[in-house]
Amino acid sequence: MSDQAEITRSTDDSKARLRLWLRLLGVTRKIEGELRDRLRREHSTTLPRFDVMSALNRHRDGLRMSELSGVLKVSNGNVTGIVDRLAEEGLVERVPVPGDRRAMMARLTARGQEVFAGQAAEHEAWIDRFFAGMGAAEARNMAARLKELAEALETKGDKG
Amino acid sequence: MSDQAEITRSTDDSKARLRLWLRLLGVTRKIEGELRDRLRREHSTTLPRFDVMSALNRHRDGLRMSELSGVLKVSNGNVTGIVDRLAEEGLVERVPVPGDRRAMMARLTARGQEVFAGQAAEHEAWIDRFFAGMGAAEARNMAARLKELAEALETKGDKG
DNA sequence: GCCTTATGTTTTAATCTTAAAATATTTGCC
DNA sequence: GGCAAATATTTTAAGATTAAAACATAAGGC
Repeated sequence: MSDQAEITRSTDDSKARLRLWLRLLGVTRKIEGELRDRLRREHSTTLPRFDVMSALNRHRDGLRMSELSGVLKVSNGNVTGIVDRLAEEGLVERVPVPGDRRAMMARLTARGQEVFAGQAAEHEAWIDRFFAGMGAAEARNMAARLKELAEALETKGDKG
Repeated sequence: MSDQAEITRSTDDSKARLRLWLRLLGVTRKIEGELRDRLRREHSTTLPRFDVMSALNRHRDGLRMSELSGVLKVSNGNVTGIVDRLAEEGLVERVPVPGDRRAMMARLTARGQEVFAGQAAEHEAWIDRFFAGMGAAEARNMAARLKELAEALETKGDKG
């Protein structure tokens, strides 16, 4: 392959990757928009609130505030506000961490678990429907490739 | 296949699709976070501002405010504020649309084009690096599947 | 020409989001 | 024990985001 051909190929690959990223972003925004609309209309809640409750539902013993922000990939200060509002409504409670008075665990209340269960069932059905055109094998395959990508991104985080 | 087996398979498929969605969301957030950090540190700008300028860069004649919000999949009011700030800095200008005094076109100024060119070159290099572990054929394949998904979501938008 | 309805944008109020500063506590060193 | 550095959270200020209301103009019926 000539030097020129190498450069050409490389540029084309770069364009292909950029297009993939734009497509990833577009699909994600579209689905997030749909979910937001439906959560608002049918459950009077928001996507960030649902995300927080979902994370806490997967961790029944609760999560520290910093773990919560890590899982959701949002800032620390961000979850403070969302948990504040969920706590005001009695869906989430803050529990002190024994042995570390700086830290707080957030966890779902009994009522929070009930409310979330109703939202989650519908959420799963919506997602199933959005991805209905994609076979299960295809979905598993794409998820596996994205997982590889996520892992590569993690290890690259050091320097970039 | 027994009814029970069908139900089991169907539930597993549903879980696979949900996992794909969570993976899609996770990867997208991770990359967005990286881009935000780099745009802030190296170009003193934000991801929403970059997105607006990028859309305007692809449409040199400008875009109506509503077209801009449609392309970016954000609300109308949202782009008003971002364009306001970009216009204050002389990177974007609002141009009246002949024949429709309600509408406004937003477009990059000459300086906006220069500033964006510098940001875009780096942005493309970052993306290329994030996706480096993925071959070009694989990237094209995934982009094609996501495009199908996006089209299915569009046509479903009617009722959902 | 009017009047209703539709369309394009901005404004408003509330929530979300971030980065950075502030606060509180813990840990390690001496 | 005391003090510096590290860690966990909240607060703050600015920007981003949405849905809904307000505003301005356009289009179509009569």
